[in-house]
Amino acid sequence: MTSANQVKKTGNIRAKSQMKILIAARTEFVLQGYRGATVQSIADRAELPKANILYYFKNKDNIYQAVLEHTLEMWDEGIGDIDPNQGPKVAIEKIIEAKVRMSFRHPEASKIYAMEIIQGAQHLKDYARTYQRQWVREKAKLFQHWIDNGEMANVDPVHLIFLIWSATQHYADFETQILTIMNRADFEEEDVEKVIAFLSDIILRGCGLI
Amino acid sequence: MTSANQVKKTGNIRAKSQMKILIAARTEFVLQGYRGATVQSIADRAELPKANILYYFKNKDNIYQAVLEHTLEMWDEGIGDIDPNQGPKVAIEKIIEAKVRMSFRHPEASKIYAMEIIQGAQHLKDYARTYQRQWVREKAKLFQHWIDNGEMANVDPVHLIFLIWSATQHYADFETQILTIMNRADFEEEDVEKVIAFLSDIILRGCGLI
DNA sequence: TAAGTTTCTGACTAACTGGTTAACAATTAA
DNA sequence: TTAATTGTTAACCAGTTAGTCAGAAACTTA
Repeated sequence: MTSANQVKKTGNIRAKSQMKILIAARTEFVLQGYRGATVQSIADRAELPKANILYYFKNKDNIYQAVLEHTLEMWDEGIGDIDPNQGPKVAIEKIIEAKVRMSFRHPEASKIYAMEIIQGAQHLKDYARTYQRQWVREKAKLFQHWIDNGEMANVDPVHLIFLIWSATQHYADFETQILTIMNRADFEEEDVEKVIAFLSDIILRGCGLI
Repeated sequence: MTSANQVKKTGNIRAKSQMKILIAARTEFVLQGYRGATVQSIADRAELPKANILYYFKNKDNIYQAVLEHTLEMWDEGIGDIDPNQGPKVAIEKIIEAKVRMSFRHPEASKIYAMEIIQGAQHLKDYARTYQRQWVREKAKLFQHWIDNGEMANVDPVHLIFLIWSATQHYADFETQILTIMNRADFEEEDVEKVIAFLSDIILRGCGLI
């Protein structure tokens, strides 16, 4: 009975192994899909025997569930929140910057999330229905307030959020395509800054904020 | 020896069965992924015995390949081309409209394409490297020309194309999420028009064209 | 040290999967 | 009609996969 708040040596080895497995599993799930990622392939990538994987997670579905949760936690932490007092320009800039940095730093997190949604979001219907819908409503309300105050152009706030999400996540999810088209092997730090500048520029101007 | 340009009754039954299989397969591949979609599940959806599926396509990989090709053909037809003489405003409007309509009409096509790219585009590396890179270069050149002529704001043309792609495809790939957030069961015709208007408006203004 | 607990692992199995085959049915062509 | 081609299908098989299990090893605690 290793409860969550007990921190013992045994707890550490458990947590460490689980994290190692989660990271290996995430990569496998992204590369091969849920069914294509076998427990054996996850084990190989984590450099552990297969039976060990199933000692820490009772089955494959459990691993996937844990990977998803781990991804969502990371996501929420990375985005932070908006200060209503800072006005629309800074708010949009901050969201764009945070999301672009996340996309370039953790493309796999974005990818596994994207695949889950594309396939119908069977494992996180609740997440979208409760937490995410709430988040969008709050932010949309804020934008609407700024619009009513004449602080930005009259654009649909919900679709504006979709636009920011799609444009920023694109660099993670479609990195293969983007790199190929740009004839590059990898992204560099200056690409990140360029994308932030580009998207901020065009979206802010699109919202009448420049 | 049923050659492609021969149109016989036997050719018709073949083409009909193959199309039925392709449509069933596309849905299965989207819902379950490549590995998760079994030949049996495709057969069930197509309402044909499994052996019949493997009579028309010699193996599973072949089916997937055919689904991808069918998708890309549809895509290319749907986008059409830009007339360089029409100026940046009409050009961007037309691309946005075409892509948004495609996304709402054929979300599965967009989804299967997205999944393929996310997973590393193993089956269409060549497509991106040749055809798509060419397309982007051509269009980027056109935009750059308009920028140099002072006909639109100085935004990076390649990233502009990425922005348009991501923003429009988002409505197909993430339809589940979007519907949930908007608390809707399905999209309606007026949603399509609203998205076209929204994206045109914000992106055109972002490009200094309004 | 001894007992108890956690970690580790090879070997096994039941279920499933892609693909084959062989026989049969329907259609077409001569 | 007859022969050939095309379409249809059940039954089968070899390989793979998730998950089990029993026992060994390592570590913790008293």
